[in-house]
Amino acid sequence: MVLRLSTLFLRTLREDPVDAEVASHKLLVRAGYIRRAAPGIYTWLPLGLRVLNKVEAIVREEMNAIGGQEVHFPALLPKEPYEATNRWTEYGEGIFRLKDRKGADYLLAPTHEEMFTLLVKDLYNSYKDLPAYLYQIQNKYRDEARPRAGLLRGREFIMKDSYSFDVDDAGLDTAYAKHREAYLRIFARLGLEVLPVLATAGAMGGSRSEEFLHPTDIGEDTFVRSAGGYVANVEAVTTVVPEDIDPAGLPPFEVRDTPDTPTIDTLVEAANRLAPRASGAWTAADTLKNVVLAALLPTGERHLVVIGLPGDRAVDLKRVEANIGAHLPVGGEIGIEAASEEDLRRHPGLVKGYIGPALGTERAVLGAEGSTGITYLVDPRVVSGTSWITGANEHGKHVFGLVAGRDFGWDGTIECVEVREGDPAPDGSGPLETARGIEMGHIFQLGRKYAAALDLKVLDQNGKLVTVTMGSYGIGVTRAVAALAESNHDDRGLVWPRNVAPADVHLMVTGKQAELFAEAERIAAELEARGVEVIFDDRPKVSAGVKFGDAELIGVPTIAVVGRGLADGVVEVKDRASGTAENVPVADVVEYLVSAVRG
RNA sequence: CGGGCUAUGGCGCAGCUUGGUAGCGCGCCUGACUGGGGGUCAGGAGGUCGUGGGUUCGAAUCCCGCUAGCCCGACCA
Repeated sequence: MVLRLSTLFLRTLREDPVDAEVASHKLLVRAGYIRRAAPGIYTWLPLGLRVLNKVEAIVREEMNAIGGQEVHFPALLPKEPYEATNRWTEYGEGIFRLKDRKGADYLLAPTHEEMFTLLVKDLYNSYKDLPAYLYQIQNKYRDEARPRAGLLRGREFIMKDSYSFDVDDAGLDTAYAKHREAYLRIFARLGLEVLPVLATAGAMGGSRSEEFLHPTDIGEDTFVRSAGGYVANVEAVTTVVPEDIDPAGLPPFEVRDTPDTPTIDTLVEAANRLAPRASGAWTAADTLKNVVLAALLPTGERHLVVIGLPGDRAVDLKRVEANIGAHLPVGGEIGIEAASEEDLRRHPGLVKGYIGPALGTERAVLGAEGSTGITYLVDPRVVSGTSWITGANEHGKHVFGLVAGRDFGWDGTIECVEVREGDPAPDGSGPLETARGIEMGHIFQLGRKYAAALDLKVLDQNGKLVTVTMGSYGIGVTRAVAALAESNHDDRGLVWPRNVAPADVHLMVTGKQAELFAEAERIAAELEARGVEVIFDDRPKVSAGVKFGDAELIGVPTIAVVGRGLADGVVEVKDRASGTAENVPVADVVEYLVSAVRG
């Protein structure tokens, strides 16, 4: 295959597009791989499509290798399956909805769990049919509130999604392990560094979930790792819980006037001024901050949750959302947001800025008159016997020396605090550092959630109906192209790994003599005959500088230059990544390039 | 949804403060020169200045509304 630049549908840009922020987006547009069609929606040009196809081919091969069978669903779907699992509602504004001429509701699929489940239900009904691994490589549509960074977060994107169907948990474990291995092979072949990190299964249920994160500063996901090898998504990190302390001998609590101290900073300042401590200055870590949140239940109800945590820590709403399910057993997804003024008005016992547990009871009650209908959860660091400065439920007053378990109680503990650099890893492997990454893939054990909701059952060996257990496994294919561009570029342009480059060799002619073009034509034809994919810059009136610039921008791994060296019988062969160049005798150049490509 | 910014030819921008009928660079077309790092010269094509209204003799420019986009945050299998 030879792509001639004289006719290739391509226009490279000298300047960065103004709406692009990250390198991959700028370069993919500048080098003529993609064009923006609408916010978060991109058109693939010939070069981009070639890269995309190569990524897809690798994914396909590895999925087939573990017994995956490719299918293809429509992107345009009726709403009914999504109503059965409640996602027609749960997805909210996140999905593109439309109506047909009769007024029936349709959607552009944001994900296909329902359709896969129904397809298996449609065709299979015996344990003998299982396990089954089905996958597709297909467009997904999500009406993201804020698409960003080009291909990295689009509103239309391509995902490889697969689903495993098994009769029992052991089968699911096997399917999960196979997918995990396949994913590691896929990313290795793509030349994309990924870390499998522990993720929360969250409201999806299921016992196990890992994300494959590609570490990069422009990533949208924060994860933590320790020198000892612990890696986890921040939502999944667990706190190292201190030992309980025997409260015997601790002095009783004491209420003090602390005027104008509605924030932790002002409180710490006042505490050191009004009640200095012999053993050292009070710090924010000595205070117990009570943050009021509102949980949005699937029923539409709004339930208040107060979280007590050390004052030097901040609540991470994502972590709350991921872990709240255990404390509010309502089933379904629970949304979490900061409480509104209206929420506080409905609970006058909660005095803003001075909220604390009801004093002197071990029960989990809050506020001046004691709470009703509020769930009080605390950070795991708040163990029995710890002593705190916290709000006294009266404007301008705080209580000092309030001892957990002795003077106040709580409904439960929750992992909810923002993980900080330097916090200990839960497995004792050292202090955590935070890093950013792009989620390239996510695998999880769905269990029976969808099968139950859609009534997917098969007959087992005993002739009994059993609900099938499922796994779900995704790879962001278009996102992989963006991540590859992001991690493989320099200040001159893209530098594709060999396995995904749009071509094997970028052959160019510099000069105008007919012999140069004739020789380059010969080389191009021979390379084609040997199965090498060639981008051939045969443009007759383009200066050498432009050709070099375009070659480096486009980023094919090997660049061959037929030019002034030809008089000495050599062709220059450059390595795009290292920049090293070598003069190869004309007679050997085809063989040289073939082995470089297959190398 | 909150905060900030922007909207002028295919792309990147100036012009707006102080109203007078649109300009620059890149790209594109023609020709000549040049020919290993985005070269030079000459001549061209291409714009209802996001949109609706208002002020004015006259609006890209001033005023009001709307829409869209970008960035940060919230949100997001």
